[in-house]
Amino acid sequence: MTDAVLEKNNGRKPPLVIITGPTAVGKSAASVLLAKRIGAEIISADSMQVYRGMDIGTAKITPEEMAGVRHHLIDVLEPEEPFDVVRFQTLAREAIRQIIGRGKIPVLAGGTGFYIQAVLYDIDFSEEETDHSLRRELEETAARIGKEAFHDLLKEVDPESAIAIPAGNVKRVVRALEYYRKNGKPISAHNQEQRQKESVYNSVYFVLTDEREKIYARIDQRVDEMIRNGLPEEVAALRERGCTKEMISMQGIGYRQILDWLDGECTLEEACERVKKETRHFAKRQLTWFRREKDVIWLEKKDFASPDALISHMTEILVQKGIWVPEQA
RNA sequence: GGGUCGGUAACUCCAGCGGCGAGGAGGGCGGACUGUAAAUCCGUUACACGAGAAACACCGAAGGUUCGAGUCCUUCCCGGCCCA
Repeated sequence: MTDAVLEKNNGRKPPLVIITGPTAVGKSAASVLLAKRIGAEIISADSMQVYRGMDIGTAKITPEEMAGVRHHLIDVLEPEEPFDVVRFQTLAREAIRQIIGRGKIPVLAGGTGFYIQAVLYDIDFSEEETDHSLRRELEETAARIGKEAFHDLLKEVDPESAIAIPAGNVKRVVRALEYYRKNGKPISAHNQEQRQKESVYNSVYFVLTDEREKIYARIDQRVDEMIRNGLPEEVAALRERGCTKEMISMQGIGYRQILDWLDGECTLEEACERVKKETRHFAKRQLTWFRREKDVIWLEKKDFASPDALISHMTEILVQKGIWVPEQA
């Protein structure tokens, strides 16, 4: 896909605008405003908004809010289906190709940093599809022999990863072992290679943020609204149609906790408090992720008097970068 | 006024048989992350002192018992509940 895109751009790197930030800062609104200004289409970089029927809990953008801007990768899967970075990367690449083919600028907007990274750096996840049987087998082994012993298995084949991944993090130990079994080489070496990569795009990486207290206050308020606006009903419907906690979609914050309530494991108030708390933790993890990313442009909400001022500032940067040329009046 | 239960490292809640320079959980803060990422995991959380057979601080406060007290006793202060 890169080749085709390069051709369209006369050999120059294709443009890509990224808008991200912690949950509830106002990414969606900003991305729509920017998209309208520069004639862009939006690709959602969100691991949960891909699922149909999960609208309230994911704070999914509504058709009205899209304001005529075309959005991609929203409502493309059923909640029963698994989803992961590789699938996202494939779909996002295709969307980018199409958008550029239409002569528009792709805007990758959403809060899943890992997904953004996979697209921006065109990370190679190589090999075949997920081998669920191997993964399950490894998970069972871990459960049987214990975290420490399981971690020792990794130490034998990939000592470097064993140092980097704590024994407690079984999920990542599983993946490291899985990689080794499949490819015969340590994942640490592979990651090392991938880390050297340069972005394949002429990109701008915006991180919209705000003061911590404001973000937290907004989260609390938004969760209350979700409950009022029917999140319990939304989750109940998903549960009725057979969704269980084991599904990736049900790992979403708001869904797990309400599911617990529906199963009688806690009160609605407790579930609600946990949703708020875990969303705050999530926001903090997102910020940690973005701080680590190279070449990001931080946009502090308090530095802008209005949404319009923010968008103008962003477009200025796009012009400087040669991503967007304002039309002559 | 009487009774009763409680006041713990300092943001919150709680553990703590007379050997505690006091533990846990939550929250907060920081970090990791390359096929589950809204996942998963790690660290840290009073001030001062300072690595020494050596001390300041230390469980509401003050006394007492004891070789030794967060732990037992007395009084006081504060809070909850019950009775008047």
